[in-house]
Amino acid sequence: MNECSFIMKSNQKNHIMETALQLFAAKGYGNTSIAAIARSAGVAQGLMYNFFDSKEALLHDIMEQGFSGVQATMQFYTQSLTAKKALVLHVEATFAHVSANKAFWQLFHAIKMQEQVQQYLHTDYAVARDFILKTLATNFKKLGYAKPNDEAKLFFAMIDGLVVNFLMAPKTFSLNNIKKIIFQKYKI
Amino acid sequence: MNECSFIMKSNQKNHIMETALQLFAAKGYGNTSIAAIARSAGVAQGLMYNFFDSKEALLHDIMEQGFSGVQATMQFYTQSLTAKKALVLHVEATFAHVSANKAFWQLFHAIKMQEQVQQYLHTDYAVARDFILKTLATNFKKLGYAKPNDEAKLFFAMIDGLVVNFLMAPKTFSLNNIKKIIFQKYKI
Amino acid sequence: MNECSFIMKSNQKNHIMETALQLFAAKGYGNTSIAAIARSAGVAQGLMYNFFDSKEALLHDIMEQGFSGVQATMQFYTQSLTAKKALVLHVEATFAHVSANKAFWQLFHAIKMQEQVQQYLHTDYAVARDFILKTLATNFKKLGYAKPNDEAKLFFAMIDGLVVNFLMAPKTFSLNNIKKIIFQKYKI
Amino acid sequence: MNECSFIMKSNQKNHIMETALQLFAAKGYGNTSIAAIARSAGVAQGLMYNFFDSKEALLHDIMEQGFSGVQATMQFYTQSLTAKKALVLHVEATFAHVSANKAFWQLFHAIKMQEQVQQYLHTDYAVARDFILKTLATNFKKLGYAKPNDEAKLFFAMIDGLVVNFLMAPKTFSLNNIKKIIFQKYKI
DNA sequence: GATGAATGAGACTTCATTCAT
DNA sequence: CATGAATGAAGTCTCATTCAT
Repeated sequence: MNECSFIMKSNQKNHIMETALQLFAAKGYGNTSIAAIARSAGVAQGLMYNFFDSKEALLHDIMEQGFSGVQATMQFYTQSLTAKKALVLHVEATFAHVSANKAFWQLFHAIKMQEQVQQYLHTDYAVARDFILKTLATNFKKLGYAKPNDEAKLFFAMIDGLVVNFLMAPKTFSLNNIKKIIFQKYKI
Repeated sequence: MNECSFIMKSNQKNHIMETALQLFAAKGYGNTSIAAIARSAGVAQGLMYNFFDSKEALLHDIMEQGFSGVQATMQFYTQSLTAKKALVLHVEATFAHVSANKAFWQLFHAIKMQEQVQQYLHTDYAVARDFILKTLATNFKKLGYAKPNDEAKLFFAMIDGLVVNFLMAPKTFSLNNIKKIIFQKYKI
Repeated sequence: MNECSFIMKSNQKNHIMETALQLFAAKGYGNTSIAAIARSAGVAQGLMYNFFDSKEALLHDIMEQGFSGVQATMQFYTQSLTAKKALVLHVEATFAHVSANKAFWQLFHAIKMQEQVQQYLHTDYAVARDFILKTLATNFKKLGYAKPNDEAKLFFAMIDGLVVNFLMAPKTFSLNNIKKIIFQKYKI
Repeated sequence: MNECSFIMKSNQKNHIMETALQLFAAKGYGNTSIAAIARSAGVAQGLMYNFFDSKEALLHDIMEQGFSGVQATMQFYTQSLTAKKALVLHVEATFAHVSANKAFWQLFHAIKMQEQVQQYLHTDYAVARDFILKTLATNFKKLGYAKPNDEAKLFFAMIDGLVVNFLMAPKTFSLNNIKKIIFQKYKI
């Protein structure tokens, strides 16, 4: 902790958040104690409260950072593309992001249905979700689908379901194989 | 406890399970205390342990009962039907069951990703899941799909995703509208 | 419970006491619940309180009955004997009683040092103990020992210690072998 | 906690153990709650678990520390002594240790017959007991006794019984008086 | 007498959070 | 900034005891 104190200091918050994310994803938010996070991150328990007001705030920050990553990713495939390319890129980007951030998405899908946590969702997730749904609907409209809004919801839910099934058994659930079927089905 | 003591007596275990299910679904398993369940059910805390060995056993019983209901439902649409009819009925039955048992499915989808609880899933859910996947694959094969197994996985994940999206916002997410789109898309 | 209800009724209290004694001795008083005793005795939990005011009263009754047995035994060898014969008989009778009532003595020696339980001792045990000490002292006086009271205490403690060591490992601790050494040592 | 914070800090674990020992000895292990120990020691209940994993672990630590004291004492009188001196020193050292550590021995003799706790005994006590028995037997053999092993068992049990009788009534039971009788009896 | 469902106090333990150092 | 000892509320579970039947 001496040699790299400079790096540590500037990244300590991120280090703690990353550690916490791994533990939350692996053992669940409720089953992960502040003590365990501090131990795993190699810092004192009390230090946690210099960065985060509470355990809940830590979760909030993790989710916020995660969703900001999602939004950054989304900006690549939402600008000036054909509808088909946009849909393809949405699937590709989503699957790539999930594969690269399993812990984050595992945590998200584990807590997303808990009433108490819906505050985080309303702030960040809901925005992203609505944006995706609107974009999908626009593209389905361009492609001449009769009910673009419902098509968007279906498409979104399908991707959601695939992601969850993948996260529950990453070894046996091949997103790539299924991706092809989607593209065939939607002729994209 | 006087007026309805007769009904209470014979159904008290079910009454507690139902109460617990509602609370688990609304607030989450980890955020619902035995005290809260007992209070909400109108019984003493200690009595809970006359019916269930532990809080975890209570959850287990709830899940088991729920899955037995699912299995009972499944038997209607798996016997001697055309492939198309079977797929239609699978969707209809699933959506109907979810709509009629929102709390159960909310609880299930809230805990299904929690490592610690996967024992229940491996016992009951995995069996049901495998059965559904196999049935779906059989039907897709009959319909001439190139990769029936992947089609089954996609179909299953899609229904899963729809259910979850519905459960998160039952007021604004119409399963019926989307059901029609699915039927058109699969020509069933 | 029909055919032998008459016998049961008159002996039910004894049956419960015997069952409780076995459990108390085997698992400890504190680790034995009323529920366990009732189950093991084949009666309802509530019935226990028709015979005993409380768990503590049950223990009290068990100890009282046990000590009354001790007193009955003592009367055989305290009347009109030579000092030597009396000492021999005391040892023989004690060892015989312990061997025949292991559970009782195990329970007694397990709880005898607990402040809270000394009430039972003061009532029944203390009487028996004082009586034995006095008798032993009388006999040692007859035999010409210099300090008969201290000799009595030593003798009593020695027997006590032998009994406890025997109860802790009845298989490997032979009271008979050691009995002979005592007789030689005291020339009785 | 202000005036003696320095002393407290370094010895708090010992302070808690000492407090617990006193309460365990006086009221019994089962009748002493963690809350009572914490209150009596002047610390918060939760702090107990910073030092001891459980109530049982606390008992274990107390017993272990006690036995380490016993072993330290034993080493004084087991090295290169005549048989007579060794026996005398064994008695003297035992009585001295018991007189100086009444609470520890009271606790030990209170729990030694409880099946559930025999794990501690098998680890530490059984070793000490076997060592003492072997040493005693060796000494009795040197002194020409016919059955040194049984003599050792008898001697050990006698000392045991005396200790227990002393602990049950330290005011009226004089170990010193009886010690002399033992020495005369064994001509040591 | 007999039952066993029901009670509620109290036990052990965990853990988010604070604070003196 | 950093530490980690200390706190205390809250959770799960046990069990002696009561009472309606």
